[in-house]
Amino acid sequence: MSGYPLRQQRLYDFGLKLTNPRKVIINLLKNTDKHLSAEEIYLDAIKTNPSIGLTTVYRTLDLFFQIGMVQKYDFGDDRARYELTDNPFKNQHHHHLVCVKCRTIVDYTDFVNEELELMNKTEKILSEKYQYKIFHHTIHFYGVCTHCRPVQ
Amino acid sequence: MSGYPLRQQRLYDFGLKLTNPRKVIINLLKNTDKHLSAEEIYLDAIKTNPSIGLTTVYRTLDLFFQIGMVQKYDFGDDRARYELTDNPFKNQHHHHLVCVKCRTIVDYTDFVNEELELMNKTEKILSEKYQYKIFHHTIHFYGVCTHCRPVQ
DNA sequence: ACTATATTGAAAATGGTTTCCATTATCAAT
DNA sequence: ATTGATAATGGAAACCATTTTCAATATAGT
Repeated sequence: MSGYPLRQQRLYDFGLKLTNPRKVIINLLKNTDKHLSAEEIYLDAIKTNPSIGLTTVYRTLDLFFQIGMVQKYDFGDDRARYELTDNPFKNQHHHHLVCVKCRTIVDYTDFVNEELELMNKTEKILSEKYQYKIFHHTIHFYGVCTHCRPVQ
Repeated sequence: MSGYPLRQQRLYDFGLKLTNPRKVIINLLKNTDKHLSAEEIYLDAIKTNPSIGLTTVYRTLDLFFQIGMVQKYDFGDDRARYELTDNPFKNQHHHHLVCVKCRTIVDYTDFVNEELELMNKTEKILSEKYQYKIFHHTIHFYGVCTHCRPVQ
């Protein structure tokens, strides 16, 4: 029993200090179901603490990514997007469906168990065959949503 | 019967002109099994025609991507990488296994039929459920290769 | 509170990609 | 083959997400 919330404990476990910018960014990620970019996170963060700099946001996100606390994605719009690894707002395991026009991202969970099973099997074989230590995979579907395709 | 090679025909079909930089870039992509970046393509292209500019390489690759002739990927190393959609050097359908240290990319085809079947099924359901017109998907595995992990 | 040390913020640098624009090449019509 | 309308090109400069630099500040164990 440390008395610390889970995510703050995680910082301690890695010998990291619990600073205000880190708290602010954790809280903000905890309360969104979106895939925010560094700039979006920065603009949200300064509402809570106007002195937070964009540099710190980048550094903090990278740090969280390094310790596995956030996932970092590229959905093809020239900026990284982040989501908390264990987000109470989301289903634990999901993959992504991206509208290449409006950049809306749907977290889908359909067939996710089946997918996961196949991914695990594939991961095992690939690890052995190519001698890779695999730690992560992504599945992205790209398309155009109804809203961006009004006719038909 | 047009008399043109397939890929050149494709340019005509889209009302595009067959210029030297485009020919050079097509040929070079046809003869590699790698996932080249724009700069790598540029450095290769100027061996054939030194007057080709980097700008044109970017424009040409984007054009080819728009008409579906090349695939454009982000493997997390801060630059886009390209491969010909139908490359005689490669298995038609494959997915990617990326070493996050040395950035080697393995095209794997293991379980690709099983994967494809599941992807098609998933794609169908997602299309209907979320009303997306899906045209593309990616599966990336990320890990570290033996070479980058010498001990054990 | 004090101190060693990690962290921060602002400004400048970086680097892949895009834009601008004057020049040049392509190709359909002659 | 030549012409002319138009698309494509190349170089320089701009763009913009991200990183680096460095002096100032905050954190956490004592």
